[in-house]
Amino acid sequence: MRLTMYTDYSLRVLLYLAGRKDENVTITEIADFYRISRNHLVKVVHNLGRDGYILTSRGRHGGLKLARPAKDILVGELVRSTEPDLDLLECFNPATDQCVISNSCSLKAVIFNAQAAFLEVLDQYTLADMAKGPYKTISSFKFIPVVRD
Amino acid sequence: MRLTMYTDYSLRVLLYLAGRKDENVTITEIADFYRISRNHLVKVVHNLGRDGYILTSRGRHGGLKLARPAKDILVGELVRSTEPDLDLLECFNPATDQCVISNSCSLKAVIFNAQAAFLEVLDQYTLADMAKGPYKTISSFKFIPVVRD
DNA sequence: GATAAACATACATCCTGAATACATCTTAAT
DNA sequence: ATTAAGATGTATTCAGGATGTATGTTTATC
Repeated sequence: MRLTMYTDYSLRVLLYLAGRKDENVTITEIADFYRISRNHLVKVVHNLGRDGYILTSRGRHGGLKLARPAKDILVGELVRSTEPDLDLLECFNPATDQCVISNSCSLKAVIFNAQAAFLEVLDQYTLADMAKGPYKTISSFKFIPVVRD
Repeated sequence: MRLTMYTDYSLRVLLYLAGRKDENVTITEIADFYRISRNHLVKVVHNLGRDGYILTSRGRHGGLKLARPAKDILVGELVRSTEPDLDLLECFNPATDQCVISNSCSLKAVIFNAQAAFLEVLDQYTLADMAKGPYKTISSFKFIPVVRD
């Protein structure tokens, strides 16, 4: 259970841009700052542009900037759009599901509910929140009721 | 973001055993029932035994049974012990973390909090709950506050 | 309009780890 | 002894993520 580096790098790029309001920043600068593969970042940036998170401009003095205010970008939203596969179990995807009990199995609903909880926590935070600085405390969590038939 | 088949199969094995109280069930029977690789199940079963979830007995009339009552086994507990890697981001593991901003980054705390939410939802359900039959409704979710410095 | 600096895009390759298979043990009932 | 079970270690396959390379295309500037 892990997120891909695509998602990790996507978040870092947006975080970096959020700290440089409206400036054009180059891929090279970001790659140098984080000391990560520029080649990999190129693709990350490409996808962020395609998905409407950033504006890219070519040519001299080109680069990247946020397409939307940082306070309007939810972390959960980004994770949903960058993670290539959110199917925690094979039965999540009807096209590939081969489990013989998936019709009568509670597991799908429960794991799905847990995933929804995961994403909804992420939806409570915006990019602007992230850019402000580190959080200190991890709160405890409450029960989420699920109704039986 | 996905769980391994190890975890999926582990849950299915326990689910199967929960439906056959105290009987000895063979690996072959379970593999045939789910139509999955017996070879793979062998290892799943081995780990479940090592981790104290099931009792195994060799020889004729050998097989598996639950080591504890189904109502005492939490889904979250099992997922924690079967998933080989719960490091959603590279910075979760200090030994491998190479992120240059991990000290001052909010992301770790937020994603960690989301993961805690995920696991805590799973901890609300026991194997016995799962064995009863399918759940119907997925409820909505509530905000989890995180405190800033 | 030439040049340089940027992103766009298509492939190609490497590498890890999950999934699976196989072979050989050990144990226990008959 | 024989047989039916799990125990265990090793090997192989395979998908997909991570990364690299090469060549476009665009745009500011001189």
